[in-house]
This record gives sequence, structure tokens and C-alpha cells, in this order.
Amino acid sequence: MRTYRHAVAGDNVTVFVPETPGDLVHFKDWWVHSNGDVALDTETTGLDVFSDGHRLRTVQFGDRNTAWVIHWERGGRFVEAVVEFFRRWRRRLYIHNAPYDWMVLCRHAGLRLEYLVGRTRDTQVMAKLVDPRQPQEGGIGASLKPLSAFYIDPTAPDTQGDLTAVFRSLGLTKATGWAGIPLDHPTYNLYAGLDVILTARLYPRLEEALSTVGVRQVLVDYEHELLHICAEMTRKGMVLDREYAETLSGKLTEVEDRYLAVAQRYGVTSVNAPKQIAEALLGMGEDLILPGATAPEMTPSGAYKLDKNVLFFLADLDVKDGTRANVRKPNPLAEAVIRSKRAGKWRKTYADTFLETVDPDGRVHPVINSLQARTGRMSVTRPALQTLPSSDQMIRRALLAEEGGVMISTDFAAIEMRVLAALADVKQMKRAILAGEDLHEYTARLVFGDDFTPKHRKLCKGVGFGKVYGGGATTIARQTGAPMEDVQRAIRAYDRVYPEIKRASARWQREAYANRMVTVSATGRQLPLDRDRAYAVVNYQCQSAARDCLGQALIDMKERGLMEYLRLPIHDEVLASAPKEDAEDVARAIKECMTFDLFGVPVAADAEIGKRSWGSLYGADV
DNA sequence: ACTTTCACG
DNA sequence: ACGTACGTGAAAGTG
Repeated sequence: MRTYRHAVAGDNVTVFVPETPGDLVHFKDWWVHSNGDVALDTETTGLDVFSDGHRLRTVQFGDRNTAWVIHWERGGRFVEAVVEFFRRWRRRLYIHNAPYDWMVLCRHAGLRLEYLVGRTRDTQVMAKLVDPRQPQEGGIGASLKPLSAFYIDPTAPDTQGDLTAVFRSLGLTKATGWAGIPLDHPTYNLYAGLDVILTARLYPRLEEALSTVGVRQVLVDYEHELLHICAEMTRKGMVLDREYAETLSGKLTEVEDRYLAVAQRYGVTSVNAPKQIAEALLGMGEDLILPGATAPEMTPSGAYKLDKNVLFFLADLDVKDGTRANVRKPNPLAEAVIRSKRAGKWRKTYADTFLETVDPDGRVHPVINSLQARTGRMSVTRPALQTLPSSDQMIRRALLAEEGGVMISTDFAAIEMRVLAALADVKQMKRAILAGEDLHEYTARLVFGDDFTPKHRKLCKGVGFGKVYGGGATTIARQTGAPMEDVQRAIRAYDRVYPEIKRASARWQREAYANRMVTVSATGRQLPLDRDRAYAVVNYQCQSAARDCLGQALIDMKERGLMEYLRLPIHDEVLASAPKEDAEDVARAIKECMTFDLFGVPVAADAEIGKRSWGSLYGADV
């Protein structure tokens, strides 16, 4: 038996690494006689759980003073020792970022997700419920290292970061190190063990912290249900039309190169280098001043701003639909940059990522972070399926329903406005929603009278967004393109018609100041505000409550037996795949789960049934 | 590591 | 007193 000793918060802790079947007997003695819960972690060859070569290397178990690193990779009795633990263990498992280890153990140890889910408390979820901010926003950070440093021991080692240094000393990289480091490497084993000891120590501290800030157990349980649902969706994944994706990648490369060649004629070697492009454009006699402005717009660091707005204007194209704007002479360099850059982004970020992440069965498994944003919103990575272009079906066309199935997309109708009406108890708004009116049309009529125009409606929609986002007249004018006077008039009228919004904002801000700058959501979520952006409280309240509407709807869907159809949550939308003949029923059931009362405001949803590809729900049929 | 840009809700 | 657009992930260039 290898043993390693280390100090954690002044205590001597021990990491045991069994080397013989005889050593494994001691491991069993430990867990059989343990009378508490244990922390669990795994080390693998990489993050790509669903790829062909992915392997499980070690499984670690521990309490606050002891860790056992079981070398699964050795096979035989070592594998049996782990399997026996899971067969007999009936108490809690503490896991930091559980969905990853769930996937690993399901795939490599053949465990049932339900078994693991029922036993797990995820310390990362608990930490995010105490403080959902990312480190760059002033939070502690959700990974084990900063949390351990904060809650347990400021000198806790950076087990991941320090290992990267070890990888380098062995001639390995961050990418190859996890697979290539020898199984017996002392640092690897010590750190593998420390991770579970730290997780075991983190759990009670987080329980304390949750109770101190007043997060109720029901919210913790609800988050764990969502963790499960999202893990099921990740595990199931989505069918990729691989041939289409390959062809698409090729076609995009072609476009990218063709327009890069045009840009090169003007001395631009990279379409992603704004500095070069600005220089070339100035050399062509452009002043980079947008209509209505008196000087070129600059970035915070003092460079010329050369984003889509500027480039589309220079190319005389409409930013929204890409058609000719006919307001100036098109600049050919600007147009080439737009086209090459877009094709490059779509290829690299989407088409190629599909092909890089697809599993041997032709499925992609997006990682769904069920509790990611500081408002509680979910995020999706590898690939980032929440951000596929929607202006064109080209990219979404690559993702398919199951064979013989169709895609169903169901989205909440104006969820954030409805949530605002409910949370702030906006009387007139509630009345309009209950009467089934188009909210922005209703507002336009109240503000501009019965002879309001579509422009007035658009403006009122913009003001509504402004209210939800906390924007002012300047931004709303810029976003809607409406004249400043109209915007100001609409805002004044809006405040008259819906006075409760300002009152709620003031109340939420006041309460936050009295509560360590934290506003508490309708579901009891802690939402820390930035001191210099207290106005964002309206957005945090709305975005967060809307996220919980989606969360509750997902839980209801699972309870109604719809889990197998669910593919992806997209903030106010749920994407599903169902057999053609069941599509109507599934769509209706999903829609019912997304239809409910929220403090007297009806929350509604619309379901759309497409064809086999996700793209069929966008633009022309496929 | 930071900045800029762009894809989404 | 007044006004402030919100939340993400990803790629590439810059220094």
C-alpha cells in the first residue's frame, strides 16, 4: 500500500493507494465501517467522455481525513472493489461537479444514472447557490481550488494547476497529460486523494453557508433534479448528419478563402485583425464615422471600433437581413471582411466543432450546465448549441431528430415580460396579458392612441426590452432606430401606464442594499448585485424567475414521462425529438408543461413541429 | 491574459 | 439628482 500524508487546515490527512488485492481489503474495511457519507471523484484520460479512446483511470473515495485512490485502470480486483462499493453503498455521495463523474461511471462502470443521482449532493451546485458569481464578477469561483481556499484552507493546493506543471516536466501537455501521466506518479495520486478529502470537508461548510444566507432545502433539491434532467440530455445527445456537416465545412472554407483573397488585395492578411482592417479602410479614404455621429466609434482600449454595425454600414448592407441598404457607395473590403469572417466563424465554431465532438455512433453530447449564469440561467458548451445561427438554417440543419422522428420546438411566449408583470404586479400589463392581447400593441395603443403605427409598436417593444434589461433612452433609441424624442415620450408614457415597474425596481434595490447587496429571487435564489449597477436588479429578477419557469417545466416534463424526447433547453425554449406518429401528442404534452399560472399571470407556450432536421424549424423547409 | 468580435436568448 | 441595456460561449489577434 502506498500512503501519502498531507496537512489540510492543520490536520494530518492520509491518502491510501492500494497496490495489491490484499490492500483492497483495507479499503473495504474503511467504507464498511464508515458511519458517515463519502466524497467521490474520478480521474480519466480526458473530458471527452463519449469519444472512443476515453478511459477511466482511478476512482477516489474519502472522508475529511482519509482518501482511497483505487486504480480502476489495473482492472481485475481493483475494478471489483469499486463495483462492490457501489453495489452495497446506500448513503450519500458528495461529488464536485457530479454530472461529469456520473457520465464517467455510467459509461465505464456500467452504473445506472438513477442510482448515482439519488445519492449525490453536488458541492459545486451548493457553492453556486451560496454565490452564483464567476470569479471575474467578484465571486469565489466554482472549482474545487478556490472554494477549498475560501472555505477550508487558504494553502490548499491547486491540484489541477499544479498537475499541469507536472505534465510539462514529463514532456506532456494539458491535453496529453491526463492520459499520459504514469498511474503511480506520487503527485497524481496525492492530488487525486486530496480532491475527495477537500470535497468531503467542503460539504458541511456549504450546508452551513446555505443555511446562513437562508437558501432552503427545496431549492437545493430542485437544482439536483435539474442536474439530473440536464445530465440525461447530455448523455442522450443529438444525432449529427455527419456527411452534411463535412460538406458544410468544405463549403464554408471555400467562401472564407474566396473573400479572404479579396481582402488581401487591399493589404489585409487576416479578416480577424481589426487593426489592419481599420488601417486599410482609412487608406481607402473612409473616415469610419457612422451616420449621426461626429467621430469614429472607439473601443474601450482606444482602437477603432470595427464591428458588424460599422462594417455593414461601410458595405452598404442592412445589418438585420444583409440586403442592400442603398445609403452609400459599398466598400468592397468591408463586404469581403464580413463574408470571410462569418464563414470562418460558422465553420470553426459550429461545423468543425460538431465533427470534433461527434461520438462513434454519430451523436454529439453537448454539456448542459444547469446552473451557470449568475441569474441561474443554464449554459451549453462543446458544442455551444444555444448559440447556433438562427438567421439561416444552414448550421442547425446538421442536427437531426432520431431516425423516423421529427424535431419539436416549444417556446414560452414573451416569458420575461410576463414574469415582470407577475413579479412587479403590473396591473395594466396583467390585464392585457389576461385579455390575450399583444402586449406591445396594447402599450402602443395606450401611448400613441388608436391610430398607432407598426413603428410605434416596435418602439414600445424596444421600451419593454429596455425595462427588462434596465436600459435608458439612448440605448433604446440606438437599438430601435427611433428618434430620441419619440423614445423619451414613449418611456414617459410607459412609466405612467406601468408605474409598478419603477416601484418594484426601487424596492428590490432597497432590499438588496439592506441584504449585503443581494437580491433574493422569487424562488429564494441569492442574486448578488454589482454596487455600481444596482439598476440591473429588474433584469436579474426577471431573467432568474424565467429560468425557474423553464426549470419547473422541465421537471414537470420528466414527471410526465417525456424525458426520452428532451434534447436541449434554450432559455425560453425546449427542443425535443419524437417519433413522427407521436409528435402531436408529445408537442401538446410539452406545451402543457410550459403553461401555468405565475402569481396571477398566465404563462403560455407555442409548440412547432418540424421535420427531421433542427434547421427545418428555421426558414425554408428541408 | 486580455481585448475584440460575434453567435444566441 | 440622474442615468446606466441583461445573461452566456467561442475564436482569434495582441502584447
